[in-house]
Amino acid sequence: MHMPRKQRRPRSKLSDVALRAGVSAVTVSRALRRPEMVSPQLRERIDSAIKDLAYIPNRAASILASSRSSVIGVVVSSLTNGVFADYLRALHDMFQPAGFQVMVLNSRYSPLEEEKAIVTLLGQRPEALILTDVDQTPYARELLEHAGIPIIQTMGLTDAPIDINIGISQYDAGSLATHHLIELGHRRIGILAARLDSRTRNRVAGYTDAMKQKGLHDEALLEWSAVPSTVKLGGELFSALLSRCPDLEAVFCGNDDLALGVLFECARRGIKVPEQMSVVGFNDLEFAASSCPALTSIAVPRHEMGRLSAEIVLEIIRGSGARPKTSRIDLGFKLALRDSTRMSAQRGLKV
Amino acid sequence: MHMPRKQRRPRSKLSDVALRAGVSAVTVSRALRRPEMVSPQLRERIDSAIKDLAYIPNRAASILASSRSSVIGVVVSSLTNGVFADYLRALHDMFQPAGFQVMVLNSRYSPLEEEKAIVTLLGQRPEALILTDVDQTPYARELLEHAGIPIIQTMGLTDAPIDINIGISQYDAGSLATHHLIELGHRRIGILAARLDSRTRNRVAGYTDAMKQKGLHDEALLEWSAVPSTVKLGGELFSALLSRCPDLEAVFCGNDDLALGVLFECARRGIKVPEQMSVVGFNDLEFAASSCPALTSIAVPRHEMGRLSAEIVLEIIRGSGARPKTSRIDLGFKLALRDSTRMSAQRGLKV
DNA sequence: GCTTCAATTGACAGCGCTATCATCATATAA
DNA sequence: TTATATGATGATAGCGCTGTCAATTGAAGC
Repeated sequence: MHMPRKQRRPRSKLSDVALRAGVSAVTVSRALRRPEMVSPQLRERIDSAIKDLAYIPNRAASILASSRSSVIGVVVSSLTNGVFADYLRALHDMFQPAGFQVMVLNSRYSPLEEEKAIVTLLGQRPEALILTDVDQTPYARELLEHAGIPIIQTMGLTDAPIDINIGISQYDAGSLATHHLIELGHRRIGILAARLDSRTRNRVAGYTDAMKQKGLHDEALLEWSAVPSTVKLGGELFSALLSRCPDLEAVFCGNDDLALGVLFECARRGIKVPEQMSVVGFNDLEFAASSCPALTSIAVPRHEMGRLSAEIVLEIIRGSGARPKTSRIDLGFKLALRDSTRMSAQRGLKV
Repeated sequence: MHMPRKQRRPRSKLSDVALRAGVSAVTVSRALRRPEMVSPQLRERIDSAIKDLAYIPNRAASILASSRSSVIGVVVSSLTNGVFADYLRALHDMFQPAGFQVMVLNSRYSPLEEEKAIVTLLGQRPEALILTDVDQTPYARELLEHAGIPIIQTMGLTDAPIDINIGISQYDAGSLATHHLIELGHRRIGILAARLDSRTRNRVAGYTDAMKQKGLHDEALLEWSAVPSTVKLGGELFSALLSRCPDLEAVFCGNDDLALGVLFECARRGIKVPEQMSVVGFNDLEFAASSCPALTSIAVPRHEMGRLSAEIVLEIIRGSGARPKTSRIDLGFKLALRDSTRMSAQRGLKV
């Protein structure tokens, strides 16, 4: 037998509503799921019984009985990062109206926490799973392959997607940012990175290869930290880099928060941006366009990424498994050219 | 009968694992929930069967059978706002280790969306519900009162908490910020606000009353917008305010994002902060301390708020309903005094 | 009048798991 | 040796809901 847990009053259930409305439980269920199948007057009676009893259906029972959860599981690497907030908004905007509930867990950039999150989400029997990363643990990968639901890996690109991969080449983006600075005539171009997750590593690799290609590579120009990225950290990393490389002409920042920290640190030190220092951010967050000077950044189509992820998932779930032709979709990115970068011609920073 | 939905392979269940391990289903369940009650060798056999079958327990079935979900429902007003991100982090840090799963829904500052979110969460039969607001719709309030679980309302304070209320007086905070500026000798003190939700309204009320009290009130000094707050909006509101009140000496911003926009707009216009313009933010987000100039702001104990919310919830759930003496806890706030505000003595801004 | 059909409503089983109690070994005490 | 305690495992009965199909009703068709 089941021992009811101490509670003021046991929550009312379907049969309670049915009793009060003078119908059978099935009819109440139907009035809730497909109202058009129940006569109007009955529907009304049932609705008022529901209100009277403050009835709320038990999701667990419903999921168990119907084996459909209407849950879309999402694992994001961070909740603090503006990129993910925007991406999540796009997902919500697509899934909510379609009757799906988006369930978000945070992996904090840790593959192990991601694995735990995946297990938790799979336990909910979601209709689809969306991951904001492409590098899963082997066990997570195996679980996902057996899950029998659409799996979307986003943000980055991978050659071996589990199911569907929608993203951009972080490597190419890092490369583009670096080439932009090189083309401006800069030679001593530093890079700032926080928390070397796979995406950041790829950006750094793009930078490194671009520098090597032009014979400009110097290990001293890389400054990074294991700590999560903050505006404060941006200033600190920049200071450290500058004291090691006083001839620094430009910095490529792993994200816009770090870049903002650099802008402030420059202001504090009286270093003029872009006259004495070019600064490039990454992600093109909202503030990048309205900072002073406005920040040159890599614009990532995170909204489109979210929209497309949702669209594809919905198509697979509803349409009888009509999958996109390619399982790897490259959405590309743009350089948002603003005032924080400039030709090195008229420069004159000497420590 | 139940028609299994098309799926590559039906997900394996408890009985499959039991079969493979040569034990009964109950034993497998036990090995999962209370491993110490199962002999080591059996546990091992079961574990390997679980791995082999990539078995993941069905949460819905578990919740239904045990009537405990281990879910803590949280409704936040925004995911983009740094305050909530920090608050959520504190909640996660407390609940995760205790074996609870935090489920977050976003109300986007809309009471109606909040109501929907509350219904959705109550459907999960959560162990507790945490709301980052104090003004619920009447229907939501009724549902919550009948829910029979701990309900925490946070961020703001209310005289009629549903259950437990942990927050700060937004009114007093607005008042403090304003008095700070008045004490610095400023008389033409503007206020910028985005999206007048209940919290912001209270802050504005605190400002208004403080100004009236000193005979400084002027409606022209309030600039607001219904649009969500962004850095860009901060600059725009400031510009609008300045063109209406060219004699403006100081601004109190509804939050730090707006304040950041003001700092940038000032830089763009060559207005020196704090020499020609004092700026106060709200929330004391991470960047406030490292901006240039560093931003004076109202420091809200959002981490402590999260920690305490979780602590109280856990105590009620575990300890047999030992509720705190008071149902309304005022955590207070501080003025984080930095470089963006200064005595008006040496001022000299003339348009 | 009687069949035929659609529109409503109801009966029943079962989704996958866990709480409870019974059962069965094994160890300890008498 | 037998009684008793202890620990490990199994049998059973639901948790609250929905899929299926049967039953009922009234209207339409012959």
